[in-house]
Amino acid sequence: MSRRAGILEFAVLGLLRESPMHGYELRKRLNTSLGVFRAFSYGTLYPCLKTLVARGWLAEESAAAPGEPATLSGRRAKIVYRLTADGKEHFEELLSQTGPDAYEDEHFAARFAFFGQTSRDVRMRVLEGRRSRLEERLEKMRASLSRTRERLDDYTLELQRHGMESVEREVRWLNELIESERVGRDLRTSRPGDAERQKGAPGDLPRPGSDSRPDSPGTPT
Amino acid sequence: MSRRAGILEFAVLGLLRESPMHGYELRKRLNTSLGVFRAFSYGTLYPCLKTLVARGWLAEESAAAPGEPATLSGRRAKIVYRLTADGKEHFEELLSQTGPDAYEDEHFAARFAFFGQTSRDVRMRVLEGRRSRLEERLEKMRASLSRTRERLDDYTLELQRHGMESVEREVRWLNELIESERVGRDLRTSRPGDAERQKGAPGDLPRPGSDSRPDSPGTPT
DNA sequence: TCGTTCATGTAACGCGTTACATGATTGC
DNA sequence: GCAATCATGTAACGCGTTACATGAACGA
Repeated sequence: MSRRAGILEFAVLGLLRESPMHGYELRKRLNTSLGVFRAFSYGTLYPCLKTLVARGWLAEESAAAPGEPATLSGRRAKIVYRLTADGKEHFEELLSQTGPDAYEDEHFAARFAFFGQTSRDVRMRVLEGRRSRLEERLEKMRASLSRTRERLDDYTLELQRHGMESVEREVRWLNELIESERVGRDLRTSRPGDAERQKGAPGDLPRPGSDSRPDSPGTPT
Repeated sequence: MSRRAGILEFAVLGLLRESPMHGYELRKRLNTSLGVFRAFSYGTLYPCLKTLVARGWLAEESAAAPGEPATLSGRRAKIVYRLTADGKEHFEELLSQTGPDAYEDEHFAARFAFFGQTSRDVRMRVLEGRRSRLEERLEKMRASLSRTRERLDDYTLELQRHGMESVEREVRWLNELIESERVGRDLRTSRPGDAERQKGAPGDLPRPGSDSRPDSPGTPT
């Protein structure tokens, strides 16, 4: 139990849950669409896929011409990975876990990216956990800053100030998200066949945005 | 020549240049004062110190009672590390290097933390290099966003938007810093005895609205 | 046909952590 | 005298990268 998930494993399961894919495409999704926040190389991804297959969470399927088992002929076929029932169950379990790990920078970003498939109470717990994690951080920074204030040069100080402001900014962002969740907007979108929810409802994303400008993706934290 | 510095090595040399220290204290400085942006464990630090000694950049000195070589008796003494002349020279060389590595998240933060001992032209190059690195990043984010806009759910989109805003804020921060450097304020302070600079001057430290990463950032692409 | 992108993998290595093991010093 | 913190280290492992190796599909 609680198998020490790992961001890659988590993200792979999450992406494959949406639709089967082969490794190459998976990596692109990981690094662009989803993971502006994280880059993985093939040397990491492929071995990972293998172990997930070995554990029964993924199944490999050849994408060769129909009727061609592909493994039989000399041709090397694309391998399409699909989430098994076990894999789905496992991912669901991972989604529901809210241990302290989930509040770390990159882990949090990965969790957030799959909020569309996460229940509201778990979302709340993750957001609040993240927030208190950051608040602890701020505490420590403030303490350390007042302890050492006079001994640091201006550049070091500026660096610390800047870092602290970043954290504060993320806290404000979380506050808004938490408030949105609390108010009631449940915007688990994406799952195909879920599109019927009327879209004119007052209160889409906290960012009235989505439309603000045709350019705004980014890196978390 | 260009020995693949490594953040830890760099920071250790930089801190020891200010004053000799033993490992334990060094680690604290690394993780609090200096490194809100990075935490190192002893398992990393001590072996590193050894290799730096082996290369002749650091010298070990026992802090035992005077007259007591400490290594001779059974007592285990504190080991105080001091930068050698070679080490100083080496650090100076590292400081002056402005290769592409220096613009990566954590590497950049480490460089910035030692700006107090860096010449103005190098500071400029590092700041500008960092900025263009971030601008490339923004380019990619925008491209990827407009390519995939319709296929992402709101949470993923929000994550990207937030990340991008963070990068944009850091760019603004850098703009202000660069402008300050250009205008001429040379604020390599710190070393005691520099406190007299009047503080009302129009244009002290830029108080930019900023953002960046205090630690464990998303290191994309 | 030739270069680019798609596609899959492996081996060696880098950098760092955790957990463990040990002992000295300080303050109550 | 006992706990907390200071202080130093090692071994095993985790997680990821780079560089290498291979080959198919596609478009100009």
